[in-house]
Amino acid sequence: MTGGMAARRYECGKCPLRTRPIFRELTEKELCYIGRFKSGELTADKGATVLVEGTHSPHLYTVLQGWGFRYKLLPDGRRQILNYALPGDLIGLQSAVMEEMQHSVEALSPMLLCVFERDQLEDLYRNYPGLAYDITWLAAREEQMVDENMLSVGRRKALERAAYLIAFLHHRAVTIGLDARRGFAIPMTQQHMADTLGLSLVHTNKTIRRLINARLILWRDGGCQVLEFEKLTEIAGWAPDLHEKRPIL
Amino acid sequence: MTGGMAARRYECGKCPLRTRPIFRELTEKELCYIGRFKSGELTADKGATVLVEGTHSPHLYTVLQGWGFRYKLLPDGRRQILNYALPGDLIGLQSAVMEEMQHSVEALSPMLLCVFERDQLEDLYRNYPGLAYDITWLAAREEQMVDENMLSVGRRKALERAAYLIAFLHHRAVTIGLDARRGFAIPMTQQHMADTLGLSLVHTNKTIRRLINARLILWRDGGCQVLEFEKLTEIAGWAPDLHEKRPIL
DNA sequence: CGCGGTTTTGAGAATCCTCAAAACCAGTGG
DNA sequence: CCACTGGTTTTGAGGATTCTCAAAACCGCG
Repeated sequence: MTGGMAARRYECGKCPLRTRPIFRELTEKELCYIGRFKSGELTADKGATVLVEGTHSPHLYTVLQGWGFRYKLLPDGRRQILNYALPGDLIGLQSAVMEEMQHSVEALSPMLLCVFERDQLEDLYRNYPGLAYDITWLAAREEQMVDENMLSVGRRKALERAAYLIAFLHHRAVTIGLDARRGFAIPMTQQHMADTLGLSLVHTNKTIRRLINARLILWRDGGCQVLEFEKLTEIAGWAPDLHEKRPIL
Repeated sequence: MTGGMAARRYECGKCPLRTRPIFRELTEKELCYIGRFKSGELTADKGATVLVEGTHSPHLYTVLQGWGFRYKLLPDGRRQILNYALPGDLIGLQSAVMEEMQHSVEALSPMLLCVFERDQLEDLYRNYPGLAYDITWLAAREEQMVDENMLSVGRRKALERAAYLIAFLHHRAVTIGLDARRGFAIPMTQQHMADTLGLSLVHTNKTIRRLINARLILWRDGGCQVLEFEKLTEIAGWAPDLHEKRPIL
C-alpha cells in the first residue's frame, strides 16, 4: 500500500524540476543549503496515504513527481477534497508550523517526494530569509487555490464547477510543463471529482458526460483529458492568473 | 462609506489586544521592531471595503477591533464569503507576497486596523526570523480555516453548515476574549450567512429559523447570538481544536 | 473467465432554488 | 410623535437541481 524511503536519486543542484522555466532560481548558497536541508526521498504508490489528519508529522515535503490530493473527512465518512498537489508543491506545512495536521494527503498516482525535517525549519528561517519568504509565498498560494475552489463549490452550479476544476488542474499541469506532448490525462476517478466538487457521484457522472458529449474533454486512461481549454474556462467564468516565476523548495 | 487614517491611538507596546492570554508574547526587541514596522492605523466603517480583488495593495493589516470578511465574486455577481477576520488576524498577505489580491475584504462592523508597509517585509524576514515564522504560522492557520469551511460547504447539509458556521465564529470570538459578558452577537446578516454557506437567502433563513426554534441561537441586535454551543457542534459534527498560544503581528 | 473497481443509466424523492410579496424594524425627517 | 424609507427577515408556492438507491455495463488485470 504505502511506498517507502528510496535511495536518493536527485541532488538538488541537478533537480530536473527546478530548472523548468516557471520556477524561480535560487542562489548558489541557497541551493547548497536546500541540499543539506533535504533529508531524503519518499515514494508513495498510487492510493497510498502520505499524511494523516490528526497526526503530527516531523516532515515537510516537496512533490517531485506525481499527483496527490489533500482532503478532510466528516465523522460519518463523507469526504471533501480540498486541493491537489503537483510537482513543485509543498505539503505538510501545517503540521510543520502548527500542532498537527488538519487534513490528510493521498497519492493519486505514484509519487516521488522530497523530504525535509521540520526541526530544521527554525534554522532555515534564521539563516535563509529568502527561503523563508518562499515558504510564506507557497503558503499564500495554497490558500489562494483553496479560496478559488471554495468560490466554485459554494457558488457555481454543477456544470460550471466541473468545467472549472478540469480547467484548473489542466492549467496547473501545463504550467509546470507536465504535458510536453499534447493529450495527457489528469489521473483521477469520477469519485475524486465528486468529492472535490461537493456533488454526488451520480450527478458528477451525468455532468461530466455533458462535457464529454460536447467534446470539451475525453475520459480515458483512467483520467480526464482536456480538448477545449478555452471553452471550459468560458463555462466556468474563470481566467487563470498567470504568475511569473514562482518559488520551489 | 469608507473610513480613513486615524490618529495613531495605540503604541504596540501598550496594545490592549496583544496582552490577552491567547496571544504569544514577543521579545522586547521584536516588539520594538513591530512598533517601527507599523506605519499607522486605518478605520473602516461598517460596510466599507478594505481591500479589493484585482488590486495590489502596498499594505498589510492586523485587525485590532471589529469584524470583517473576505470574499470573491463571480463575473455575474454571485458572492462567496471565504472567511471572517477578527481582532488579531492578519489580512492582505496575499497581495503583500504575491502579485495582487484575489479576494476582497469588507468590514462587517466598524473596524480598526493596524497598517504595515509591504516594502518592509523583506527587511523583517532578514532581521526578525521569529516574526517571519509568525507570519507563516498565520498564513497556515488561515488556510486551515478555509479548509474547514470548504469541508462544510462541500459536504455538510444546510442545517449542519449553519450550525458549524455559527459555532465556529462564536468559538473564535470567545477565544480572543471578545465576549466578556455572556451574550454578544455575531454582527452579520442572513445574507452574509447565505453567502458563506453557499445557500440561497431564503433557504438560509428557513434553516436558521430551525436553529432559533430549537432555542440553540437567538437572532437579534443585527446578528446571531449563541445559546447552546455544544448542541451546535454536535449537529455539525465538529470539535474546535484548541490552539495554545498563537502569534499576532 | 472471473473479479474488483469504475462508469453509466433509470427512477423516485429530498433538498435547495427562484420568484414574489408581506412583515418587520431602525433610523430620518417632518 | 408619526409617517416614510431602505434594509432585513419571513412566508408561501412551484420548479429545478441534486440526492439516494439500485442495478447494469464496462474494463483492465490476474
